[in-house]
Amino acid sequence: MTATPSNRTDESPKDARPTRIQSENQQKILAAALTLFSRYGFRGTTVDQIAARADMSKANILYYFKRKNDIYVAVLEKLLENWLEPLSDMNPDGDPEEELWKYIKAKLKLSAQSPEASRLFATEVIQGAPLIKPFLENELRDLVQDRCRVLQQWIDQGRLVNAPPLHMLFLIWAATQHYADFATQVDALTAETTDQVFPDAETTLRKVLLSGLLS
Amino acid sequence: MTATPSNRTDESPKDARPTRIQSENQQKILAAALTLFSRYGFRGTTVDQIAARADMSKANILYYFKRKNDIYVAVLEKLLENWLEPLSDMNPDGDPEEELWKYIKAKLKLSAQSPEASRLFATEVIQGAPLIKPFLENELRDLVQDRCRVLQQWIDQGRLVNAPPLHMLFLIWAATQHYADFATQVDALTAETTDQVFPDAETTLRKVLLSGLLS
DNA sequence: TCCCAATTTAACCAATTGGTCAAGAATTCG
DNA sequence: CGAATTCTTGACCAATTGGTTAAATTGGGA
Repeated sequence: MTATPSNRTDESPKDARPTRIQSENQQKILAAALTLFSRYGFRGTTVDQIAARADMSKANILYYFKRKNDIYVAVLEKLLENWLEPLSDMNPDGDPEEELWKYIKAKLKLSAQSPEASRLFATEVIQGAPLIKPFLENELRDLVQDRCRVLQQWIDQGRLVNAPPLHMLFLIWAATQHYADFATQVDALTAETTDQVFPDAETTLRKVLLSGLLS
Repeated sequence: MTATPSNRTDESPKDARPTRIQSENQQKILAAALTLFSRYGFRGTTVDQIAARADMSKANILYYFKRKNDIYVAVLEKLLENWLEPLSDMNPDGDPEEELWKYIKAKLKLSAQSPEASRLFATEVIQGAPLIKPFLENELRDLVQDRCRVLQQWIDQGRLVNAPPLHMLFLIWAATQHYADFATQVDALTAETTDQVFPDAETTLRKVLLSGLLS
């Protein structure tokens, strides 16, 4: 029994600080894996594909991550960090209209800029969140409850329509993530003016969603 | 070269009218497959799993559907029929508020009653719609364009907020399907009162989404 | 009841794929 | 420079899995 924890399925290189090559390669691997996992799912992605896309040998991939599953977990963990961020930014003392609009725009921007991350998250949740359920039930739950109190306060002040705050968040998430998750469908139905999608989306979210929220 | 089309990858039993056993078993297979595909994706589902769930041998499954892919296609085709239905029901001559509300409620009901179908559709689209892209670009596209004209007319009459009709549809789809697709997340964040979810959802959609649409 | 077609399955096969290993190549650092 | 460490990979293995086949069983109509 060694001092280094070797029983868990952790990353391969010893637990010391990562070398230059290590961080570079892990970067490459995670980037390739995000693209592939989001496109083909966990089972639909092979280690060979990741290797090809990261321009390494399969064996080398497995040198940095002992198991395919570890890669998936690492990708997902990295992704979750960004997920919470915009939500925390909402300022309870600010103007509801302004704060909500800032939040909606931030989420929409995330959809536009990190569609792959959004899609991977969606796939994971759709399939029952086998890996991130603890995250949903703890970190996310706590943060959401906190934010719901802010919304409830605005409701009590009559500055927001009187509806369940949690479901207001659902509505905002659904509306914004739709443009990343269902991009294929959006594209199929928009055809001519693809670069007009996000401006139009923003307009709609402001005129319909935001104004709906403000009662 | 026989008279029966045997070059395509079609269902196994001859193309004549299905026998009792045939339709019963195909039914069982498709039901089992829908559950499994929606939960584990195409690659994540094995023919053996489908066989176990349908209570047949693997070889027997492959007797009814020559290839695993054929099962997937069959499940998806069956699913698409229901998809269009509520959209077609919107009556151009009716009251916008009533028509839209009927549509929203129909979609929400679909989410509540066929979450697996919704999730399978979502997964397929998220992964680039490799199989149903033609459907999206043709049947759906035509129908949607038609419906958008109805919405546009209502806008022109000042009975609806002035925003891109297509994106109004996106918003409605996103909001309603969210409850099926992200059920795991919804549950994780609702905890105590699971049976209150859809009533609350309906309230929110009426107060926020519907009223937002009506300007 | 008898016969032919439909149904069912055990046994197999070949391809894919996650993961191992040992040996070679490159880095790092004293 | 030189040796210890890190990095890289070709070759290989075992398990999984989609699909085949041939033979047995069942079902239904004449």
